[in-house]
Amino acid sequence: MPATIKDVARLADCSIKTVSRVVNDEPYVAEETRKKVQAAIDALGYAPNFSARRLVQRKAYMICILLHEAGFYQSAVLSKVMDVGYQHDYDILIQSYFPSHTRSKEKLSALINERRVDGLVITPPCDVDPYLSDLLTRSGVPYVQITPLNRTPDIPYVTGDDYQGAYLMTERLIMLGHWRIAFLSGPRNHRTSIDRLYGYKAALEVYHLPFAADLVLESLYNFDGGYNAAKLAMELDDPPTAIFGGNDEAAIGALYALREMGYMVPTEVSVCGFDNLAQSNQVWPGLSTVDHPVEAIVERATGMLMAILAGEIPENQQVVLPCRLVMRGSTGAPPPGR
Amino acid sequence: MPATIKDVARLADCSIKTVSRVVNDEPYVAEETRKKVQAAIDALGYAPNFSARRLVQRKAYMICILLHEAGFYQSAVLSKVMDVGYQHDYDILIQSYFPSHTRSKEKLSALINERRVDGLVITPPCDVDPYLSDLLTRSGVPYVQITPLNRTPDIPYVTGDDYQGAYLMTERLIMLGHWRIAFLSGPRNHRTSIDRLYGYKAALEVYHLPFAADLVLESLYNFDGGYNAAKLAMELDDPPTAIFGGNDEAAIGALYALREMGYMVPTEVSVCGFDNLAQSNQVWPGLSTVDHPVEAIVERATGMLMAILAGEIPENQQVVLPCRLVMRGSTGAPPPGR
DNA sequence: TTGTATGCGTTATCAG
DNA sequence: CTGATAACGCATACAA
Repeated sequence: MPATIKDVARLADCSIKTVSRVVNDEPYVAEETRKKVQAAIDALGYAPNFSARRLVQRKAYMICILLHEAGFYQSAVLSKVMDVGYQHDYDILIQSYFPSHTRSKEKLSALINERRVDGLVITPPCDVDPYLSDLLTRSGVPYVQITPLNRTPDIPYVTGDDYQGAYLMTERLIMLGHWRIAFLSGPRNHRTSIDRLYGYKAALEVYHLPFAADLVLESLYNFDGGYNAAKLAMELDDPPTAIFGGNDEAAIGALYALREMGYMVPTEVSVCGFDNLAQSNQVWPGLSTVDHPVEAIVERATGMLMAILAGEIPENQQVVLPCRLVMRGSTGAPPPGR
Repeated sequence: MPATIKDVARLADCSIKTVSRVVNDEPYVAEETRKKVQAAIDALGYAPNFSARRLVQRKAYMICILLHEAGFYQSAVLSKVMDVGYQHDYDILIQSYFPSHTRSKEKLSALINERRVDGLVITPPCDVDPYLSDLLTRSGVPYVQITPLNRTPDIPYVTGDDYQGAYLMTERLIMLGHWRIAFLSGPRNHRTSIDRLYGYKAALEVYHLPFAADLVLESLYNFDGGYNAAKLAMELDDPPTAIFGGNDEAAIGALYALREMGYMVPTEVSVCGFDNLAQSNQVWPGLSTVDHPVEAIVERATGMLMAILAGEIPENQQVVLPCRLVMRGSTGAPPPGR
């Protein structure tokens, strides 16, 4: 049985309140008393019971990070979230959430209603679930979205500048000499996906290149989708000289498809992606991509959540961070004849 | 202010004990009373305060999963842990742990001493840190290791059969006609790494192939290590016709290096790995590998922890699960001349 | 079948 | 500076 505050008080011959003061570094305690108490604490190996503290302070000292499934992106998010949890005195609870999964809903609403967490960080694609946002706003728990698929006024979020990133990359491809550039798109009802598509379109327009609808292919933003889309693209009458994957996973699928079809990258076809996942650098010949600053996003988002939990009201609750190009071996000039 | 058990009792016109009975599905409560209480609960939107319950029951209802860093492997682990956590009524806390990092140690010992978690799941390479194991055993918190780098008697763990997996793969390579097989090894002081090396050696021996020390190269079990090791291997006077990466990351690095050097895989050189990470299937031409059953391991381990927490004593606390081959495009017969 | 009283280990109040 | 005492919200013997 671990020692309690009473045991310490008895040993140090003082009241429990005094012990409490020492433990919490409160002022108004004589240096001598403090030493005496500290000695008792050490002797007994005392550590405060967190549940008791939580109860009386009506705080869980815990934030929840909501994940849909474990993937490459999620793992990047997690590594940073853990870092941030260190710095503040919050523990981090992970919870999976699958929309339209009854048990999942129950679990989450229990989590919130039973006040087991003080706030949440929402990762995509959880933000698009209406049940969830309803639950969240109704309960009044503070939360911040990371890279939301859709943005909502009044809801704090931190994300990357999808439009700008896609514009930059498209522009770069154009500079390299490409004018038939395929774009592997994601879900049409997601802001993130739409923004990237618009960035692509905008660059074409600025450089007076025609927009061809058949060069925009649905990829679902995953490996298989990118694989299939790339195959379709190359079977067009006038195939593209460059394939811009709306995200890295799709681009890596495209790379695989091209390899399978016997195309050389980048000499025959250029490929690039978006996100800068760790694996994009481990796939031959190195995927050129747009760096989506996950780490910075997570850091900013959790920081914002902490601030809100501390009662502050951040002046800017809707943050969009710039993206930057990361050019590697998968892009180059189009073949001479084109 | 959320409703408490008292509010419900008042509204339902009964004692708090009766409410408690209804909430916890205890017997001995008249059907009529139950309905009345349930109605009050719904009306008030009552949910029990978890901190209070934790305090009085002296249980945290929480398990901690300890990670060193977030990667592909970790994210697979997490996803399964979340699944299992669902089924039992435990919340899952993630905590990063970096050996020899003071703050990290403090954080973790506070977590344990303040009884914020009932048990832990330890992932590699955390298990090799002496401070950690000391802390753990001294505090008496139950824990289970996943794929420990080193095994310790009396400490519950679940892992894959590294020796058997490596044996199987080496045997397969031999069957394909290879006899100069390089092995990319990992840290020499880790059981997992040693077992894989031994499995490789054993297969060579059984099939009467000479063991060549220069074909065992240190890879650190990561991409860069595999990359460098593969380059060294191919610069040998008598280069290998197959490279067996001790894990997938190293194998993927090797694949990249070979590609860079202009070797064709698998026609000139075969490559295979160990782990069956998700990305091993996304890299051209598909990495042949040994499936390390992460999901099953995690499921078994978490289940074991739950059982221990429930007071049971699993008869078998040291579980080794079999591995199986997953052959893909990166392996084939050696070139005719060899 | 139901209710009462007590305690879990803290922090917070307010008087010394 | 210090300490007695009251919450916090729930579970749990023990009665009724």
